[in-house]
Amino acid sequence: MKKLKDNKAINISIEKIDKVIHEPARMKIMANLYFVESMDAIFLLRQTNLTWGNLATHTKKLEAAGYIEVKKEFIKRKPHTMFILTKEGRDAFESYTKRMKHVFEGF
Amino acid sequence: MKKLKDNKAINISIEKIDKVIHEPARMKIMANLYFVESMDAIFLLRQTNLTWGNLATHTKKLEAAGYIEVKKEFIKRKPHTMFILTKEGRDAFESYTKRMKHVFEGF
DNA sequence: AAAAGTACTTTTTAACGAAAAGTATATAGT
DNA sequence: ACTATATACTTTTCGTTAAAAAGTACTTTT
Repeated sequence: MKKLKDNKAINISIEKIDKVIHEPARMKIMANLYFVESMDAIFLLRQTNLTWGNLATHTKKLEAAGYIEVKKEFIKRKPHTMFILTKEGRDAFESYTKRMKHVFEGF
Repeated sequence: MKKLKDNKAINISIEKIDKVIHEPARMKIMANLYFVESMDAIFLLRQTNLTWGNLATHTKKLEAAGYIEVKKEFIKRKPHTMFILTKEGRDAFESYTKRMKHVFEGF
């Protein structure tokens, strides 16, 4: 067992953990968009294994937070939804992962 | 920006993330107990900056999951609560941190 | 003896996530 | 032509949860 003084993680303040990204489903969405920048709903659905209902609500939350932009259009007379990572989203995701990396360094 | 194929985190299955530990308040409790093995309520309260109400409910949840043991006794006529990390708790925390480290490696 | 403090637990409230149900349009079969 | 199935979603429902507030029991202080 490690000694208490070695531990950095204990003093991480939970207030600073972005709960919008912390939820695994949304983390997955954000991680995908972080790498690809924009994706349509079908691709994201396959990547995340979420249900349509969950994808809709989680992306709505990310949109409300200003982390993604949702663009709806018709392609060949069919609805088509595009998710685009915003600058704020990119920044938020980066500070989240940075923080998490730091938290788990101690273990 | 990194390329999609480099990304390992995207394919982490969210189902395997232990939600009991994932909640920041409980993660903090678990992290503390992981290093010190057992603590009383007052010490844990100070370490975590939680309210008494939150500490009580979160520890109850950890107890229900079998991750900690809660021992109540009287010391000098006053109630005294001790939290002890169980073997399951230690194992669960270790696999959680291992998983998280792996997830955030890609970023 | 009353007030204030300690160490909590329980209740309430509001938000959340997951699943189910619903919607609108398109295409395919009969 | 028309019914059925499929696609691409959104909205609603429901159970769970976290956070805050309120409550409890006892003790110490004034």
